[in-house]
This record gives sequence, structure tokens and C-alpha cells, in this order.
Amino acid sequence: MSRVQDWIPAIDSGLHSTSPHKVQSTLKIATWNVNSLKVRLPHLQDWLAAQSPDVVCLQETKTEDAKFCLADIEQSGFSCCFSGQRTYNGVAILSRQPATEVQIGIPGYEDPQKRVIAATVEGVRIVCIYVPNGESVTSDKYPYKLAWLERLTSWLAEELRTHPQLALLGDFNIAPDDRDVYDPKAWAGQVLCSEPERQAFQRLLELGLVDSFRLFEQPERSYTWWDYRMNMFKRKLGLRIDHILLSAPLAPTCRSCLVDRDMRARERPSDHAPVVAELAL
DNA sequence: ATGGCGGCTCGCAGCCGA
Repeated sequence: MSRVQDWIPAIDSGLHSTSPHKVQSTLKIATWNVNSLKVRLPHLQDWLAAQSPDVVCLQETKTEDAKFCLADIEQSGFSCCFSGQRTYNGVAILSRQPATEVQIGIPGYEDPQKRVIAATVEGVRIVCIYVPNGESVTSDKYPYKLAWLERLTSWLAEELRTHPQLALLGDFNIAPDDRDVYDPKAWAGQVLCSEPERQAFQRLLELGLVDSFRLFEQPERSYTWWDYRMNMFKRKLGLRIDHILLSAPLAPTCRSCLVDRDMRARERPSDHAPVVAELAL
């Protein structure tokens, strides 16, 4: 066998690089509302091993910081920063490489509900959010949701100036478009789909953020949440409310964005599925 | 019109999520 014939296929297949230029690196980022980290830890561990992401944003950990299962996460090969409380809310960022510049909450916004954590990983500003649900458009929680989204948007405008490479991941509790809803007529004007909420989502896009999921052709009826009741998952009736938004400099690096429905099909699942995007930095 | 499932709490029923 000649050396030349061995050599050429190796270059063509891209398996080896002798280029003096910097090799492109892939950053696989994800978001997942786990609906209790304690209950979903086995699912998470399996998923981390199977998917091998670089950064994972978690919501609804429902765990106070003193009881956070840090050792288990580290055993899976991740470092971690988190901000939680018992029973409700709670967010975390898992990363292969250690995170720096960790920010808990929206600066200057006193909120006992733990819904925001941000950190820098491999030069990318990662912002993990759990947007208030709102309950219904007539609930007191609805104006809280809209005010919260305004505060988030103002803060992100600043954050983008200091961190142009920014990814906003999380449970937005907003279905941005009728495509993102299994029954748009029934949901019209309802919480998660109401016009003020969709306008709030639009204002995030107006910061220059891009909905990475819609950069690609996607199957019809792509959702990220399905109600536990009435066999909604099996009937493929859900909403797309978990999102990965990318800043203008980051969006062109996005190679894929997918919903991983497998986790929702497992025994004792979270009602949300993970969303995963790959960036070629 | 209501609840339907699942997780939580010093639980044995009620709150909350979406």
C-alpha cells in the first residue's frame, strides 16, 4: 500500500488536520426544563452521556442551593453554577469548561423567584432564563410576567454591548407563532400565546437575537412541552415554549437546532423536552 | 364548566405548573 493513497483519503475525510490554521470547534448548547432536578437526575445523567453537550441550561430545578446535587453533576464531567429555591423555580448552567463572570438574577431587579443565571463559557455569554408562566391573562401573575420580560429585555440590551457573543436559552413560556401551537384557535389570546407576550418575544428579537430553531427546516408540529394529562405527548399536541436565541454575531455559526423528544417519551419524564443547538466557533 | 398529570409540601388535600 502506498503512503500517498493512505494520505489522500485521510485529508479528504477530514479525520486529520495538518493545517496550521486554528481548527474550528463545536459548541453544543442546550436548554431543558427538568421539572425537579432531584426526580430527573437519572434522566439528566443519561442524557449528558448520550448527547455530550458542552453547555446545558436547566430550569425548574426546584432545589435550594445547599441541596444541589453538585457531586453527581461533576461526576458526569461538568462544572456547574446554580441559583435555586425549594419547591419552585431554580436555574443552573452546566458546562464542560468552567464558567466565569457568573451573574445571578437580573441586576437591579429584586426578585425572590430564582429565574435567571448567566455565565461566560468559552467566550460565549450564556443567559439561562425561566420566564414566569403567567397562569392566565386575567391573573395577577400575568402583569408580573410582562414586567419581568421588560426588565429582562432592558438588561439584555446592556449585556449585548459588553458580550456581543450571547446565547439566551430557557423556558420562555411563550409560543411565538401559531406554528408553535397544536391548536392555535383554542389558544388564541390565552396565556403563552397572547399578543402582549408575543410582542415581548418580538422585542427580544429586536435586540438582534435570532430564534435558532427557525434557522432550519423543521418537522411540522415541533413542540417542546406537552401537558402530562390527556395523553398529549402521544397525541403530538404540544407547544413550543423553550427556545435558544442567538445574538447576531453568533447566529451565522449555528449548524443545527433540534428538539430531543426522546426524553419526553421515557418513563417518568419531565413535561418539557430538551432543545439543542450546535455552534461552529 | 371542570379536570385531566405530576411534583411539591412538616401531606393524608391543596397549590402550582402550562
